[in-house]
Amino acid sequence: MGRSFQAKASEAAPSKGQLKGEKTKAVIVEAALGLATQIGLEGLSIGVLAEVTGMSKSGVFAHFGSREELQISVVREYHARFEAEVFFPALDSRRGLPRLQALFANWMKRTSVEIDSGCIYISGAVEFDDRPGPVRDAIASSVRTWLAAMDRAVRQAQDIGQLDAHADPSQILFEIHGLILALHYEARFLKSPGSIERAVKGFNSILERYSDDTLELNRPIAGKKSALSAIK
Amino acid sequence: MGRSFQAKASEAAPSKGQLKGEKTKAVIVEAALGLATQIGLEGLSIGVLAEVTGMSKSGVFAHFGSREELQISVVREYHARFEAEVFFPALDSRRGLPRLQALFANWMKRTSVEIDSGCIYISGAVEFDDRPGPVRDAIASSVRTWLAAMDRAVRQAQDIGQLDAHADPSQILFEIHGLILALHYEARFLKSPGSIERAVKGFNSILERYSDDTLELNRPIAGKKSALSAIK
DNA sequence: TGCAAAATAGCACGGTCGTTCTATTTTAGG
DNA sequence: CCTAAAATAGAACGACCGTGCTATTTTGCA
Repeated sequence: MGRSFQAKASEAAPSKGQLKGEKTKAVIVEAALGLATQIGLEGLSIGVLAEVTGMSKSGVFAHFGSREELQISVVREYHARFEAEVFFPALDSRRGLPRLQALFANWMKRTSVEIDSGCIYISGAVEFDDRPGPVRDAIASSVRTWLAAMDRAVRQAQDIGQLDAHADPSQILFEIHGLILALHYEARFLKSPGSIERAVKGFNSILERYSDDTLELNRPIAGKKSALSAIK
Repeated sequence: MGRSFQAKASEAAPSKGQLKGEKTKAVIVEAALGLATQIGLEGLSIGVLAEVTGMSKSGVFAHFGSREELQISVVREYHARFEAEVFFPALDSRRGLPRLQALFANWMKRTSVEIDSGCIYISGAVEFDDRPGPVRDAIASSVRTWLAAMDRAVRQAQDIGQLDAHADPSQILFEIHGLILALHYEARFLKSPGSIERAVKGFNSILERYSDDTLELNRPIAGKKSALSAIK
């Protein structure tokens, strides 16, 4: 199913078998994604979507067959964009710590810098907490794929000796995930200034705490902070 | 307005001027709270609420005058319970670190241990991200009150010398908040086991990292972890 | 016990929702 | 160009929503 987040070339044929319907469907999904990031997947309505796209309700509906299928399409589209904006660019950075830092920085940017664009992985998790079904499955699958990518980066950093090999990657991931969620909460809901800086600082603290002390470069020197390079 | 989270006696007169209407209103709000923690404040519907309480729609409606007022009542009730279950019990612990630890432990328990009872402060933040109005204000006010209580505990720990006085309390709070949010996300949505342990571990790491190194008790000894007491 | 006031019920309204069915228009390929 | 297929529109449905209005029932107090 919808895995990816593995470095391989694009899948969709770019220009050929693109029937008219496919194109308008893409337009609808694009509009739906914009709506969903603001008011949530549950807030999506076919009527509003028809209004926005200038189509009829049934015209919109016909492309999906059900509201649920529309929501799933939106999740898939979000997955693709997340991949394109967060994951792929980070592959330009070297394996290990630099890539982990790039992943986090891109993730952070995606989560908060675009003010009006919330994160479906966060709002969706809340909306579908207690609601089983294919939409929930789609979100969970995407999120797990992404977390697995982060996990890979952590383990590579451990293999190279940039992070303590005895540390539990799940623990590191949990704490990093928490920073992103706090950023989303405090910046987007509470509108507290300085959230981004706090997230960055927290991330650097984590790297420092889990730095491999057996490497001389990383060994702290008499009260000084370790020599790990910080973001920015 | 709805501040509190200050240690003072209860406010509501316990038994006297309780007209019949007040009692049934309490019943309705109780049911609404149960619904809201599961499907969110936006998912609340007067019709369902009437069905659950065995009343008529208009009977339920009359107690609030609007759906919005109902939602606000639910937020207020949640605030009161949060206070009673998380804040007040922690006042039995000594000021400073012990109280901070108690606050976190209670918070954690409230957030995840009761499986079917989600956190309105979290789901509400997502639902009212981009939706101004009195409901959003009520949630934000409650959350800020709670975070202020946590902030007080951190500062007290700093004053006593249990936490580094040079550390930024907002930073400490941000990281702690992140742990709770990650716990909620991973336990409640992803259903990953071990989330509670990870949250506890992360919390202890934070305390350790911000422990006051000028105190001999807290100074780390040659590779050993610091002597800070851990939760549990 | 009687009576005003409070609490609740019943009903209807306008609105939006997802969905279905049937027509009409538009597209793409031989 | 013609035509089958694909895409879109239009109207209607049953259901649920919040809310207002008007009875009716229940409560609490003199």
